[in-house]
Amino acid sequence: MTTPVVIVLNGVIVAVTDDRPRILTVKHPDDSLRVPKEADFEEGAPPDALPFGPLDPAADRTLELGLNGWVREQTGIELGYVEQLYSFGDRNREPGVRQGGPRVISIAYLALVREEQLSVRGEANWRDWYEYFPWEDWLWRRPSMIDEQIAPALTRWVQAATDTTIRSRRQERIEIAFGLEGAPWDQERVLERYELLYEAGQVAEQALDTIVARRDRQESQKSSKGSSPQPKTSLLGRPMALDHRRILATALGRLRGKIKYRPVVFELLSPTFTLLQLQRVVEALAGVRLHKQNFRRLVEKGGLVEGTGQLDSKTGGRPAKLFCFRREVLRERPAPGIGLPGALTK
Amino acid sequence: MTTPVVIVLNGVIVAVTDDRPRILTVKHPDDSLRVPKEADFEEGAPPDALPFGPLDPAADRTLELGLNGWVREQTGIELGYVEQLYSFGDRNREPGVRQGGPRVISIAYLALVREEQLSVRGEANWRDWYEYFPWEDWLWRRPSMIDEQIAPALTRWVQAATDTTIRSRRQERIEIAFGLEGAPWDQERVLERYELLYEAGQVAEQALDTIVARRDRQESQKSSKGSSPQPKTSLLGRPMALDHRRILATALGRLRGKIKYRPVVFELLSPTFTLLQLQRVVEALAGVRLHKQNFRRLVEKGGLVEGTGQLDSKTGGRPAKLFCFRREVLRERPAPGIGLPGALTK
DNA sequence: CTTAGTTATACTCACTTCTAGCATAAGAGC
DNA sequence: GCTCTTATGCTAGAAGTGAGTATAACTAAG
Repeated sequence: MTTPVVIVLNGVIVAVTDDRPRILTVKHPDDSLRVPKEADFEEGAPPDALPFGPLDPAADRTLELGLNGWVREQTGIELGYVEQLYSFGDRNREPGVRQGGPRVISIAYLALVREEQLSVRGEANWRDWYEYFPWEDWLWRRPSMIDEQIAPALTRWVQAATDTTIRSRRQERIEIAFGLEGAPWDQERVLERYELLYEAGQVAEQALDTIVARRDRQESQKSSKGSSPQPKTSLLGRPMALDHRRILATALGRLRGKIKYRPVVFELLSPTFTLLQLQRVVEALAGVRLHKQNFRRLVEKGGLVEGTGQLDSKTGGRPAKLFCFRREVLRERPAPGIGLPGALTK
Repeated sequence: MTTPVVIVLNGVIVAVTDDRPRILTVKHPDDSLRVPKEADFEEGAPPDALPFGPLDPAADRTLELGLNGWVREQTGIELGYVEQLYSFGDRNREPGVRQGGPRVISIAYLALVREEQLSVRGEANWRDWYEYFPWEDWLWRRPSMIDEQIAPALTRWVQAATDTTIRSRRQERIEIAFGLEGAPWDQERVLERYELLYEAGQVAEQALDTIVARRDRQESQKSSKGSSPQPKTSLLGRPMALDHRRILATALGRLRGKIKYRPVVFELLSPTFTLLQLQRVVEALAGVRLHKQNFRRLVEKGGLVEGTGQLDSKTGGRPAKLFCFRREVLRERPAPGIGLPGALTK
């Protein structure tokens, strides 16, 4: 008996509208993967999922062509910027799948589209990225949830470890990831934060996995990993199907890192824009407010943009100059990105 | 007829010895993939390959465990730091494979090991990374090969395009990737450079692919991609099997980027080291010489290392203080890496 | 035991780049 | 004209970088 392998392509399709980052989601269509009622997890409704499609190993010449193909079919969107994110292949990453079924390897891609393309066909929805990761949204202020719910829960999790080595290891991890005890907040550590919450039993997916694992009872359930599932009310952020929220966290972290050294933001903007529009998009992705004057100096002096000579008078105050991406910067600077000037230091 | 999928795990296993970066290679064992004689490519000898092993979809619980497993079996090496690199899945990435065979998806990993572990079992060899990419080695000086062979060949390739849009696109690409016409050299663009050389027919693998493609004659061969294969003498760098040199280029680029914002170098060093040893390892990876005084200032003031109080008197001159990695820096700084202070500016 | 060679380490100075502001400009609505 | 809003210009001080000079501590040759 040989276990067959199936390749699934997942797309994290990102846009920014109304100064919020959005991702394209679908309702998970496969009934066999529907969340069991007992998970206390959206009461049996099909959860949000990232759009995905199978790789046709015979027809799709490259992985990316395969991705473009079914995205076009399912949503009508023509992907512009696409980059491979990560491949996820743990067994049991799809807890609903019966043992003995095929091994599913999912290769995730990050795609950026412009606001104009926002209309979609079918069952797809644009959702605010931060619904899934409310603790990542520092635009307004440092989310109170961090001190009120996350830190206490993680501290309990640290103390639940009896072995002192494990305990101090956990303590270090939560301090670095969530900027506790005076450590700085690193916007890029999105995945680390999600995984800590998962291990500490603070997200719905973990509760679900635990239930399924218990049902399957494949290995003695004494791993020190998870505490017992929490009641629904305390679980953090909007859940997704399978490991899709993990994929999403990977994407957010990658994107937050990438804007600093490659001019990818412009893939999310129309060809001409005001500096404030540009700033808002960067802020939406980074989840942090920036110092306006420094931002504009950085972008202009860095040669990333050039004025078009036109003005935009729909800004409410003084009309703003319109700019466009300055392609020559690619020749001039090794890593042209947009740092985060004046990001909240605390 | 359904096409089965096979997952292969590739490992780019890196160490630094004698101030040179080394990677672990094997001779490609599969005869069906042996390079055809007509390719004028090492005369039918089995080419170097990255160590690899299949994923057992039934047994290997995670991809990384699968990797660790066969690396241990084949080479006796216990991997420490491991990170996923990229998944390669183009059809025909294995030109020797007959049509109708399984679709091979290869998931590549980057692993760093310390010098102590250098002894290996079996057919494996440690090879200098720059044998495969001689144009990436700027340690001694800017390689003359860039001006003498690469630039002329790429210029011919640019001019071979009749369409002016394609031509200027190609021109921009070669300037950015190879720092021609006054553009700066970006150490991280290793993959871009390899792919340009590939497209321009300057590496043996491309010549081979062209031959195989012609033999298979699956699509009308009018793609503007490759010029005709060059005679062996002009081909650049030591070739590898299949697309392994592409994987290697991905790894080098990733590693060069990563040392700047994560303290991964220390995975390549013994627990205590002198600052010059540290500098030599960074230089070996980055392929650039650094300014010694500034380097030490950066690393010390950056809190990346701390003195152990011991001295190393085997340095030849004045004995050097021994340092070790300072773990607390992870808590203190968001992205603790080692910039490239004083990197050759031209 | 003096001298030359080698490596380590301290310190400096000019210069660029951020940070965090203040100040002014140019529109809209009343 | 006044007020509100957004855009844009400018700057003092802090921090970080680049490229050195100077000095210290050892080894090996004579």
